[in-house]
Amino acid sequence: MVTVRDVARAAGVSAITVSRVVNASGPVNAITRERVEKAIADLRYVPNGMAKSLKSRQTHTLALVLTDITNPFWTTVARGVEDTAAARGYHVIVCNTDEDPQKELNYINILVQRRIDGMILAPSSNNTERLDLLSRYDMPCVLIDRHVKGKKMDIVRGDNAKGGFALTRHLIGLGHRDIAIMSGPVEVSTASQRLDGYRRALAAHDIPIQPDYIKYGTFKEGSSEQIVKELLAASPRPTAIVAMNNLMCIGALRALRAEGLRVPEDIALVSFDDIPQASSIYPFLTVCVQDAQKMGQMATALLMERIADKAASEPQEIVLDTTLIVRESCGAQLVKNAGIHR
Amino acid sequence: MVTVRDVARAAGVSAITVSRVVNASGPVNAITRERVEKAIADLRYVPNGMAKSLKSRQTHTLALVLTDITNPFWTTVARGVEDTAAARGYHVIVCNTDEDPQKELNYINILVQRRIDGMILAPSSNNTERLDLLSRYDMPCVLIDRHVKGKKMDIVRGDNAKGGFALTRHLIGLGHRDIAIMSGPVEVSTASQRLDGYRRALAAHDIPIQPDYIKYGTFKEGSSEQIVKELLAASPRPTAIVAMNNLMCIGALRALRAEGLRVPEDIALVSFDDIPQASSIYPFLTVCVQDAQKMGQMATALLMERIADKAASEPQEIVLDTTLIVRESCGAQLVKNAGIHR
DNA sequence: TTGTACGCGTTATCAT
DNA sequence: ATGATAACGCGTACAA
Repeated sequence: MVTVRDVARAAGVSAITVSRVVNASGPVNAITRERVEKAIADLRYVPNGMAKSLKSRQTHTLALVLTDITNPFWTTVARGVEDTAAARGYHVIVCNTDEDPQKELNYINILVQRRIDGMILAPSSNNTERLDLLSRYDMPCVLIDRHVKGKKMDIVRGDNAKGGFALTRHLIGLGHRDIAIMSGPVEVSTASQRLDGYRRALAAHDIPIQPDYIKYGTFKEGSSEQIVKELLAASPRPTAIVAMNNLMCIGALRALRAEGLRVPEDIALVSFDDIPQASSIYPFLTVCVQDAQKMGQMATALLMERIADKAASEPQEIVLDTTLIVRESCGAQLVKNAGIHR
Repeated sequence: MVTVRDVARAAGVSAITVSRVVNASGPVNAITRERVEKAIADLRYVPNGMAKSLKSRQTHTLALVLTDITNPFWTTVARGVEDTAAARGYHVIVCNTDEDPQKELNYINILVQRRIDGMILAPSSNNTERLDLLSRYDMPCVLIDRHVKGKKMDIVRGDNAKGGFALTRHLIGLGHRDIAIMSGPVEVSTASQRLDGYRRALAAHDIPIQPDYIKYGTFKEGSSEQIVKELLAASPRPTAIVAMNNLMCIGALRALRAEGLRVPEDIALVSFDDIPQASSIYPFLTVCVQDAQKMGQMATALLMERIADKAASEPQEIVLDTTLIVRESCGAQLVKNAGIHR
């Protein structure tokens, strides 16, 4: 491994002069510079980032800790983060927690050891211990998508309540009154906010809330099967289901089909978050979407601000709007049919 | 920032003793250990990974350099890589090149500076300069999905030729003879191997090869529109199209619809690589799939072998099988209909 | 079982 | 414009 000193020796200068040439961090005589540059080229010197980081206390590395790298929502977020970070010379370590607080904790511990410059975190639990660790180590952290209960922190998230409201109201507008909901884990803020929206929409239309219609899943495809079974057993049977996440929606669609029910002829189904490639070729389900890429970009931008200026100003909460996409082509009128079924 | 020395002072021992406690790297008296552990807890000491790396010359970091983080194929690969790496205590930096050799070069340069332990690379060009850089710096590298022309290197890839053959033969079996192909960039081995499979399938059935039927795109959705236009203008008009990648297939589907053609009633369409979520709810297109997650896992496992044992043994080529998924539900018989159209 | 001295590769400080 | 020295935080080699 060739070091600054090797280059310095070859060029007949001191190490610091080489450093100045490499980083343009000080005045260097043109002739000296040339000699140094030649030595660098000859020896194929590549500066050692670790040593630099040790000295500068900057790793130019961010971490994105997310809960499901399989979900198109998160991969789109990741793309937004990577783009923004790369544009500013930062690298992104992607960590997948699978909604497992233990995995998340492990990651955070190692990331702190690594002295990454900051992290974007989708928390998988409301436990605050690990976050205290972050602040103790002065590691900037921006939450994404989800709050941690009782912790005031920087966060970029979607307008979940509004989205839950919009989806539910859409169904109500189509004539549905027996509307069930597949929510996510109770302790996840995203799930509860969306659920709130659902509740408020029903209340706004004087539709009583049926506890039987409210189910909690895991935000994964697999959790839908059982829920669908339970919902279909409820009486009266719901005529519509609001899936609070894209994967659960896919799971529900499959489960409903397995039960012999057609969507939307026999039962209506709408979802929070889209399935990009799917709806591109099969524009079918009405969905409430968030701009995931923008969410990633904004979280990264905010994080970089915090990194640049650690002076503790007020934690910021950025709420991105959600958009209801009513699939006119086949969705809307078909869903209307479903309304007739009740 | 609290260091080993701070802990040492607090515990009344020397720095190295603390190090031994932390890393279990040497004998420590039980009582001493307890004192040290207490000091560590009191001071909330977290070892500095950078300093450790500088000394040990190991960063426990891998990079995954891929060409399109938007493509479900690559995100699935990423998941395989992340899982495998995490299980062995490694982190993964994900780098997205967008098929841009310049971006790729930038990444590689910075990754070398960072002294990552190894990388998994989907090369975006056949230029060998950057790869020479890697070997000069003794950085283990496993190619994934694609070769670099004229470079013998470790690689994990799918059986592209077989897949291209299978897709084409499938169409021939359905009665098609005027079969067009949307391939990827000429210089990308994946594209040319799949194209070879196509050619061989036609040859095996004595179907002459029509240069008009062979088009090159960018492996992205956007490139399909123009190609579809050109293909539809060919005479005789093809009755079937083989898309050599999932995104191009989606693009083609949309473009065909825009032209007023139904798939598969008016024209058949098959694809290399699946669109997981889409086909889960809309099992429609016949596709040739690779096990992307396994590809990521195997590439990572191979890379770790190389990292552990840098003794230069023969470069290894691992070829994963591909599977043709004929969508019976609606695909097969409908595609048969398409055959009648010719 | 514990400690001392030094080096990993870089750069900041201060001096010339 | 250039350089000597020290320090970043840790672990190895060697001693005790």
